[in-house]
Amino acid sequence: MDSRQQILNRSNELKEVFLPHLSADPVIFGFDQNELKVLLLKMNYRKQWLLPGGYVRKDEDLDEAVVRILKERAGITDVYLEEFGVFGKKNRSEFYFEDFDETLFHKQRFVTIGYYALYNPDRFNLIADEFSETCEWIYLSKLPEIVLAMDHRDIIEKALLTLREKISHKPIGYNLLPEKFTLSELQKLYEVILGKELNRGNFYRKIKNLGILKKLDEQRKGGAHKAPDLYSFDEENYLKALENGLSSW
Amino acid sequence: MDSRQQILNRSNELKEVFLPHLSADPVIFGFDQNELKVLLLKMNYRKQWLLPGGYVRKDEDLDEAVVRILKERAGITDVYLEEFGVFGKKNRSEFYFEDFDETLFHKQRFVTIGYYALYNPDRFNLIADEFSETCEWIYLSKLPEIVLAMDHRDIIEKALLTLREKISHKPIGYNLLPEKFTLSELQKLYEVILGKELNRGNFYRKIKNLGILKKLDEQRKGGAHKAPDLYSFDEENYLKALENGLSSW
DNA sequence: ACAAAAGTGTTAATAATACACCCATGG
DNA sequence: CCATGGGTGTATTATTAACACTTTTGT
Repeated sequence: MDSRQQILNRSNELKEVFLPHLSADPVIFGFDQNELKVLLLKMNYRKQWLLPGGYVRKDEDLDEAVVRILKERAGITDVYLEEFGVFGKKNRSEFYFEDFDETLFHKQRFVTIGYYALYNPDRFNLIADEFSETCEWIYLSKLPEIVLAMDHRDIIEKALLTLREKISHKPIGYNLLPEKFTLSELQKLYEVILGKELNRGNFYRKIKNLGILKKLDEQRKGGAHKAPDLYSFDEENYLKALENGLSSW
Repeated sequence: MDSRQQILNRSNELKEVFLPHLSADPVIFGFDQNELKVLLLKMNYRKQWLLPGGYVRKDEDLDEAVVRILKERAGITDVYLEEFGVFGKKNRSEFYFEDFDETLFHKQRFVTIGYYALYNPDRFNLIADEFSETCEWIYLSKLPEIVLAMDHRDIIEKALLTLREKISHKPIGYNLLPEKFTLSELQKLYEVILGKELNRGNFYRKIKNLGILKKLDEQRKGGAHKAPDLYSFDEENYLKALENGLSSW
């Protein structure tokens, strides 16, 4: 079955189950190789990259929809999610399905709600769903090279801006780093998100004083130099810090 | 024509013109009597208070819709507007139109986009539209006494929280104060939004150093005491400060 | 005269920033 | 030995906060 036929078949089913005109697009950030990356799908149809978005069932809350979409399209669960913007230009998806007729579910006008999510890529294997050719992490530095569908580039940019503002007030990292990590990995994450270098000594003291880290009895072996200590987040204090907010960075 | 019949008549017209399932609700803040207030309508139907929300035309951007809604329902134009949240619980409006049948446009499930707006109440006369009995500014302190429809109380609360966070990073007041105002009026506004008292001397220096005020060659006459100087915002610097953000308050 | 307003000085506490040094250790 | 990491000291600068005093001026 070609991708065009596949989409046509799905359309009527979608009309039954989902609200028209409304979609949700999660921007899922990961951290790897000292760089931020975003989870994107390449649809069979059109070969453009897309956020792993989806629609809202008539019988579910919007919140529930995003969680479900994330699970269905990327196999992701238990993730920190936050709404960061609404994208409602009337022609934002005008051209994408232009070679279908107006009755296609997908071709409606959609207002989409943007959510950002932080996720540690180590924790799952990427499996593209039936409509997608691949599901891949794309480094932010590679984004300019790929073709993103509709306004998804704008959505990603706004998500990144929101993430940057967020990290100045709330701790981040719980979902972006592996369970065990070193201090310099954490620092790199902050530097990459904030887009500037931080002083190591000051970072060390500040993060320590937050009390959100637990020092483990292990080191990361195998490097060329002294084995760095491993840390993990102290869940309880981390959540407390999320509520109260931090001083600025 | 009673209010029930009025709603029924409107329903089919609405289905033609507007997107289903999607609405926008502006929370319009005003400042008066040293207190914040919110613009609300009391619908003829049901006599509950509502935000002056509306629907999104099939042929307009979401942004345009909010501007139009504000104008149609409250006669407000040229206002600072910002999206602050999406409210999408599946049953959020379940009971409001319960004595109509399912074909009524209004009775659909709606996901609503919340916007907050700041507006100087001096600048217009309130005129309730044809569906509303009254259109009034309600002081925040009076909110607990009135009956708000659906989840509109939650929406207002979230708007207020967002406003409070915003004022710590961006200047506010341009649209909330009359064109000419005194420093103590501005300070009162900040105090009311932040919910705490500020030191006068420090406030004076800080606001001066921001350079967003122009001191006018006038005083406010007529008070019982020394006539306070009048200020207005320096539009250019005000906008600059909006972009760059401030230090915290 | 009084009370509100404008403007300034001062100080203490705290936070942010930048550097520099020490030690430890794996290879 | 040396590069990296861990840990600490310290000086500088800004920012916030609290308070107090002066001067101005409308009624």
